[in-house]
Amino acid sequence: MRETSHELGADLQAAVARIYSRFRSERSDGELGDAAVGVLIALAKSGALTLTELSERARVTTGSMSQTVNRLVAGGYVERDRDPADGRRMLIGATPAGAEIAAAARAHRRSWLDARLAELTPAERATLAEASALIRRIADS
Amino acid sequence: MRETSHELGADLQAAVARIYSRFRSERSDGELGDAAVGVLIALAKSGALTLTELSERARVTTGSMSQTVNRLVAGGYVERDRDPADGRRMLIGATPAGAEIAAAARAHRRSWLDARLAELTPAERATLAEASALIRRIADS
DNA sequence: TATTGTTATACTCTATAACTATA
DNA sequence: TATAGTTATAGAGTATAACAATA
Repeated sequence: MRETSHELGADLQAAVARIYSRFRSERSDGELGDAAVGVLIALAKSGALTLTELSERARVTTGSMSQTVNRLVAGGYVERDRDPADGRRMLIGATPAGAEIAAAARAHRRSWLDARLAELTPAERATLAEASALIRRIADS
Repeated sequence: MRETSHELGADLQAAVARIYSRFRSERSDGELGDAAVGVLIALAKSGALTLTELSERARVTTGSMSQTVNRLVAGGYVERDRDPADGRRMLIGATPAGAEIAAAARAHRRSWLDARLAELTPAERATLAEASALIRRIADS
């Protein structure tokens, strides 16, 4: 198949939208939503981050992120601390409860997907691994 | 590379989340949101659909879809007509204005992605084409 | 002045539950 | 009774604009 579809953009977008919708419907009905769990996962990976850093990673405005952090603080999942080196900055860090939620959410979110991937052939999994890297590259370009 | 990453599930999910977030930030700020445009695109592909069909395709409840259709009706983008064959069913169809929005939204949503895909090698595009089909299969399984 | 962050307001999207109408 | 759809209510997520504090 040397000739790839001229509809690749449409196909890829449709596939992404479809599986993303599936992720949403498969997710556990915990007390926290997508954006809030995304913050906890970012903090688990990188340690404490400023509000601006969090908003850039999620590609939302600082106003939006500040409100997501408000919800997390209210639930006791993160703490805000003023940066001693720059009084304008707030460092947002996960509490033990928040770190626990992040680990559990990552495991649960992937259980459905991992089961599906196990049904594929090794070659198919290799294709998806290469595609994941390509998609990341495109998304971050 | 016979050994694919044991983190494939995490990698794939992260890649999908990342590009989906990018789609969102690249989308035009039209008057209609994602769900509403999704309905118009479904109607453009399939013609008039019932509320239940629309809600199943979007994987949302009929209550949610009814409200999305309300917004589309208010804007003049779709019409509700009672199914003559079954008085319980409503057939939702796009108006000319709705069909126009669907076509424009599809083209615009893809313009950023198509530009990125054009920068890839043919082999990379082939990988993404195969991966798209695999992702669709997983999402619909 | 520029940067960082917060809040008020408003909108989209979604779910649940109670409801009506038709089969 | 079962199916199809609507509405009321509530909550997450987001954006914009106005604002305060710090650099």
